[in-house]
Formats: sequence, C-alpha cells, structure tokens
Amino acid sequence: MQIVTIQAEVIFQALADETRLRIIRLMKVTDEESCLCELVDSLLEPPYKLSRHLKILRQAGLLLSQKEGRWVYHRLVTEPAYLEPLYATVQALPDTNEIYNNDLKRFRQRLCLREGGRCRIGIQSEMFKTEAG
Amino acid sequence: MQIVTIQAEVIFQALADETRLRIIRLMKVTDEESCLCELVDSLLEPPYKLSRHLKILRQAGLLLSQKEGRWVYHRLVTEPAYLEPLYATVQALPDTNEIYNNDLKRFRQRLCLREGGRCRIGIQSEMFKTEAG
DNA sequence: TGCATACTTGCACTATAATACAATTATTTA
DNA sequence: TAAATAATTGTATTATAGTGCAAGTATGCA
Repeated sequence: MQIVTIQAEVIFQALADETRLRIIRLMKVTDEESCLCELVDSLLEPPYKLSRHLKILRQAGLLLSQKEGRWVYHRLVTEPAYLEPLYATVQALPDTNEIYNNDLKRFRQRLCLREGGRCRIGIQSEMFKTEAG
Repeated sequence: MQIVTIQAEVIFQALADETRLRIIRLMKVTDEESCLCELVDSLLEPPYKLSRHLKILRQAGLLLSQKEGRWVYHRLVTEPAYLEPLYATVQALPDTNEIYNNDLKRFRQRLCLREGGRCRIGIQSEMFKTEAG
C-alpha cells in the first residue's frame, strides 16, 4: 500500500472543471465504476478529452483506475476521510440545466448494455445522442 | 437583495490556491473578519498579492467585503448551505508544515492591536516577521 | 488643502491549463 | 500474425492564472 500526500490545492483544482465535476458526480451518485467508453456515451464528450480529465482526477487522488483487458475501469477513491464532504458537496450542487441528470440517464441506459456486469462494447455515442437529451 | 448563481467550478477554482486556502482557513477557524493589513501581517504576503486573492474569493461568493473608512473588512459568506462542508473540509486539512497554525498565531497577536474591536493601524509586518516563525 | 495611508489596479512576464487532431500503445480476436 | 479496438499521448494552439512593480484611488487627519 502506497500513501501519497496530495496537496489540497491539487484536489480543489481537480474539481474546478465542469467535465470533471460531471464525472465525479456520476460516479458518486451511482456508486459505480465505469470505463472510458461508457463515460463517452454518458457525457457525450470525445474519448481523448475524457481520458485526459480522468488522468487529472487520478493524479489528484480522487479516482482509482484499473485495467481489465482492453477496458480501464475508474472508480472514486474514498480515503482520506475529508474527501467525503467534498463528494457530498458535488452531489448537492444545483443542476439547473439538468446536465448532471442527463448524464445520469444516459449512464443508466448504458449500464444496461453490460454483460455479466462488464462492458463488452465500445463507444455507442451515435445511438445515445439521438435519445434522452 | 441580489442572488447571483455562482458556478461550482468557480468556487472550487477559488479554493485551488494555497494563499486563498490560508485566508479561508483563518477566517473559518477564528470566525472573525479581517482587514487587508491584518492579513498581510498574518500571512506575511505583500498587500497587492492578498488584495488580488481577496478579490477572487469575493467574486466566487466566498467572502463579503465591507469598507469602513480607509479599512476594508472581509468575512466568510455562509450561504448557500453547501458552502459549509467546503469550509469544514478546509478547516480539516492536514497542516504538516504548520503554515495554517503560524498564520493563526500571528493573526491572534495582531488582533490584540485592535482598539475597540477595530484595526487602527497599518501593516506591521517587520514586527511580526521577527516573532513566531 | 495638502499629506499620509489603506487599499486597488494597470501592465508585463511567466507558467499552467484546456482543447483538438493525429499518431501511438496495448490488448483481443479472427 | 494481422486486423480491430479501447485507451492514451505528442504536439500545437489558445486561453487563463499568479506574481511583482509601479502607479492610482479614496479616505482621514494635521
């Protein structure tokens, strides 16, 4: 086990971006883990963009990423304990334009395409764009 | 009364800086308000630098600034409610290098120089630099 | 009314950050 | 072993952010 002390500024910086807040909120609300292509289909953002944002969250100590074959699953890190009120804050943020809610709807749909609880397909964005705003 | 919706990214961005975290933590821990020169003496940073950081915090909706003669007093904003866990997080951050603690010691000393609960003097940094690390 | 002073800001400079495209890596499968 | 594919990254570009100096504003006081 490796404990790295992460500067508070780095954590707040990691949360100071709309795309990254969308990722954190989705992971927090669903208590799920997700691979890149599922996030692409949920947030409707290009893979290279999300991949870079995921890296920033990982480096800030907020996400843990594990490779499984061709897929990489990302999930929230819950330690140290002071991360919890931060996630709670993100989860409590107003969602005036329903951005978070639409991400969530698409993500839930996308989860239905898993087989045996794992993603077996790639990006399906075209399909998801036409549905659920 | 004017309610302005502030983007979450702006709030997290405002917290993504060491100097600003020092200001927030000091205001939160002491539950005090402070003018610029008191902060200069507490954080030992130049006035123009702190003035700019205070502006950023104000624009993010975290500080309220009120002018009183030549002095401007700054204090934490507590609304909306989701700011509270953020401040709590800042207050709970580890203080490995005692930076926050040293700020606090100097601030408490500086408060002793108030007359009638108000600051009546300007920057005294030279005096504060020589004491309490 | 002129000076001291608490604070702010214009400007220049440097560093960091977000994005898009294209290329690359790593893994699976035919 | 070659093609397909999930994911990452090099590079260029543009925008934003932090800092320091010097100048400016606004208030109080002699």
